[in-house]
Amino acid sequence: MKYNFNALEKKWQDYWAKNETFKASNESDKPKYYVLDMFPYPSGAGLHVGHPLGYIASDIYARYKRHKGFNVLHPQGYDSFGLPAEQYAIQTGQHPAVTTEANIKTYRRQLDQIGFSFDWSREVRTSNPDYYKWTQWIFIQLFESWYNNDTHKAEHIDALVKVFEAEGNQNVNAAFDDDTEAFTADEWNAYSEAEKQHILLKYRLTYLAETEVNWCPALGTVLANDEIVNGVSERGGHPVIRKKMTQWSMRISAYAERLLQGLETIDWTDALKDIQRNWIGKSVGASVTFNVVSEALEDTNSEDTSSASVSKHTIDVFTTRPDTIFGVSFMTLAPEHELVSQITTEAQKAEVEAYVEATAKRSERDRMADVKTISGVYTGAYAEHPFTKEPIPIWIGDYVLASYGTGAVMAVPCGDQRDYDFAKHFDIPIPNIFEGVDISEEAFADKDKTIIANSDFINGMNYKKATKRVIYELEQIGQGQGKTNYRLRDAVFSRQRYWGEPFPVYYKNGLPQMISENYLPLTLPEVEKYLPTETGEPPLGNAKVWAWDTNQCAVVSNQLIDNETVFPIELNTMPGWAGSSQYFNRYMDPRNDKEIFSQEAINYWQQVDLYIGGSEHATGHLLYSRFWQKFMFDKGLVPVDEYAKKLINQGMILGTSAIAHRISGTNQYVSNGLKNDYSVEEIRVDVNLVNSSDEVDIESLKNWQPQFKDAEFILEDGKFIVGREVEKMSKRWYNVVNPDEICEQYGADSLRLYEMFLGPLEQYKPWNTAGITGVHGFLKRLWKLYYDDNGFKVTDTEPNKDNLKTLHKTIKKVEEDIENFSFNTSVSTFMIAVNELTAQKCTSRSILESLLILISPYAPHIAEELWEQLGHSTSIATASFPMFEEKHLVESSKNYPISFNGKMRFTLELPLDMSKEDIEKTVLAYEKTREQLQGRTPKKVIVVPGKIVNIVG
RNA sequence: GCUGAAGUGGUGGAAUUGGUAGACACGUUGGACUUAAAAUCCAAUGGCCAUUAUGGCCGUGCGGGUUCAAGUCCCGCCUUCAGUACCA
Repeated sequence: MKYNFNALEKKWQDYWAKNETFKASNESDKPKYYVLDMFPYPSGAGLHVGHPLGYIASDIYARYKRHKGFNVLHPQGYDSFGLPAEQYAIQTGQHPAVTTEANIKTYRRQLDQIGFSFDWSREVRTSNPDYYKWTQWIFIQLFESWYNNDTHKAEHIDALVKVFEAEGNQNVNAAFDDDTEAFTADEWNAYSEAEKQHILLKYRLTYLAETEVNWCPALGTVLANDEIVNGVSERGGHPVIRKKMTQWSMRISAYAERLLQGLETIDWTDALKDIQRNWIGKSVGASVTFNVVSEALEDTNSEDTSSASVSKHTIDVFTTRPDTIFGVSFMTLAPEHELVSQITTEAQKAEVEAYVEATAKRSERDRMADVKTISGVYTGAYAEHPFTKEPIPIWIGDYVLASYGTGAVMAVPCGDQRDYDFAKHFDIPIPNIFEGVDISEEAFADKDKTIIANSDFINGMNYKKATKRVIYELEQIGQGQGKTNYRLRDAVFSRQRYWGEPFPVYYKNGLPQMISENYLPLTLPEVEKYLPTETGEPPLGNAKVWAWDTNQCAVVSNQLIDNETVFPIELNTMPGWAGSSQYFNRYMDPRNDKEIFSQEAINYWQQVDLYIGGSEHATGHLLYSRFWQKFMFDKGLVPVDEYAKKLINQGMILGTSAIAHRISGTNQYVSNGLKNDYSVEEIRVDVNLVNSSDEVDIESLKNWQPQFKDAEFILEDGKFIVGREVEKMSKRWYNVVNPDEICEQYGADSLRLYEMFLGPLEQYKPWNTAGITGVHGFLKRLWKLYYDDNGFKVTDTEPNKDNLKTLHKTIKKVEEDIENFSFNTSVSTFMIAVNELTAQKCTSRSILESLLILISPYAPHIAEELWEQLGHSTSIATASFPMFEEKHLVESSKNYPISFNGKMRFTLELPLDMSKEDIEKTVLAYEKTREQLQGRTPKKVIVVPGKIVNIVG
């Protein structure tokens, strides 16, 4: 009987679906294990061979855990809101829901043919109303919460209102907007409802605020920082500009410290944790307040500055080096700093305004590309040093970023290279406050070697002591305190798109109101077109029925808006990461329409034990979802505040592009070996036209694209050879390999094995279809172990020693490999095992049964088929992983006594199959080596036939 | 610049705590089977030298070091990839 992989794979996929083999129960006597993949965005292009890599790895692990006796949850779903479907809708008028549905069908078919053990009964789609109902619900919970920095958790906004009513906001230690003004209880109680709501917005965990955002004109939407790469949009590569807009934001910055601390408790790769740490960007230092004394200077002589009356303006700066405060010789404000216009003197006004305008025009990208040019301008204003009361000139410069810290710095040119360069360039004095350090060439920034000098009360102190003392003294005069600053910004949550979750929000007198949870989901309305409206409103502005009737508690026509009972609804939708921030918990109880998930379900599954996905989500999904989880934890909805115990980032499978060389200005193509003789340009051709020797079939190339129809080809040795380039697998490089064809030609088991065999899971590696014959051949040889020309040949004979040795060393290796996620080496181990058992002519049932279980996570279809042939009536998925027994391995060596000087000293452990001659040689070799030991007694001697390899001890 | 990861045959990649470097596979070459092809099977395959069998030398990016023993540990470089980028 032949190994007919197409038929048997179909058979078992149908069997698994029909019998719901992989359906997970929310209760079990077995221990639980939750294996999760990052769910895919169902794009129109379908899957290529790179996509399933992580899914295959997680599937192997999930299947392995089932063999090990765990109740495994291994779900899958779709992140089905997103920009491509919307852009397709704009072009074609097709409703995104329709294209998304079609794409999902393709994805499902492609996933099914690979034989994953997903529990499809738990499928979720972020664009389904019964799913995004709960995304909206979490949004409301965030709106109803504020972050208490004293208790370090989110609390209900009503508790904050109670505090305000009793004692105002003076003693509240909350994460809130900096510009919030202080008020007393009496003031609060006297505020109108609208005023109160305005103030509460500054405390809520999701809030509406005018923020400077990254606006992408080409996409007509706002982008989060992580959606911008090198100053252009991640999707499409369009330019991005800064723009002020009223937007919903998420107060993720409140969780900065906990997001940082939480990394210590989870088993994620160091690389990924590092990316998140950098992104959060914690720095410890102090905030210092400088009083501006500009007006006084403008009208009087500079000698009077020390006694001049202090202006009402102050400038707060953040510094990580308070110890260098006596080295301050100027201050620099970001051009966008709000005080710039107020403190600039008449004399400097024109120059400053010109500079501010010039900077505003430069795009982020220009500013980034141009780091070396030093530019700035003097404001004419002075601030006063908090301790020496000396005047300090205030400059503006674009090396100071408005978006970090306070947008202002105290410049210490002797201790910071940027300040140093700025001072040199504008001829500002550079006082030296370091003992025994030469600063004539560059600044001295080595904290650890710092000894402070010329600095009043901190002279002779090191960095640590001086810092502590300066902060203390600043506190004494009320001009500063210790402060920790984070780079992490609040996340903008509004998108001017159609195909996303609607906000459960309507506006009453311009103030946002939540639609009660009882009326969720607020479903996405139909629109005639998916572009922004003529008045520049988001696409939802095109909806005819999109107003909230507070009497009916329902969506009604926006013609009826009367601002008394019928109100406009938010026109923005939520960003892509909204739906993906809660899906992992929803899988635990996905059909629950009463709660986001039941407490029984969440308490049973707790958290994801193993999460596999790409590291490109490090500063996006993987950060935002941790934030939501912590919030949910504060609300008592989830039992743990980190949702993924272990995370593995699978590497990308790259394409191997084929490059034909066209002679410039002609329609002649030259074979790769001859390209240096001409001036050529590189044209990428479809990799499917190229064979394993890089030779192109010219006839199919001519039929592939019209430009090749009449082309001439200059051959070498009668062949046309292309060059190769490894790059990202993408349609535009014509290097996409489709898994459908691989499954058709070699089978899903071959695909699964080969993807693992390609190399370590985490690594980036090129796809090369030619190599798949190796694993495919292995599967055929495996088949032959059970079948020969006469049919099934397994017998009940007792396994011999060699059989057992082969089996047990395979068990040991495969178990270790899976636990360490080195799936590539177990494929090799299988090959060796099958070769050995073939050579041993092993037909023993017990050996072959155990072998099948070992292989089944990797190649489940062939394993099921042979398992059935062995007489089992249930799926191999329920079989127990074979037990490893050491005894089958150790009997391979024997101890030989070694003696010299007539005395027996110790033994040599030698392989059993060593010949007498080799033993003699070995002992002789040992005697020789012994001389090098100079009398020491070795603990262990490592030998190979005829040789002492090494002596340990 | 900073942070992280990695450099091993023609290629993808193996090598427990330092212990036979190159497993396994692709590719290549030769052979068997076949009218032929495909498929399958067998053999060889790091480099150099020697060759009648045995062998010898060199080899894990570069230069040093520790050790009986280094791909692995230590010091100093080089290169590549990824993340980040005037973060005060």
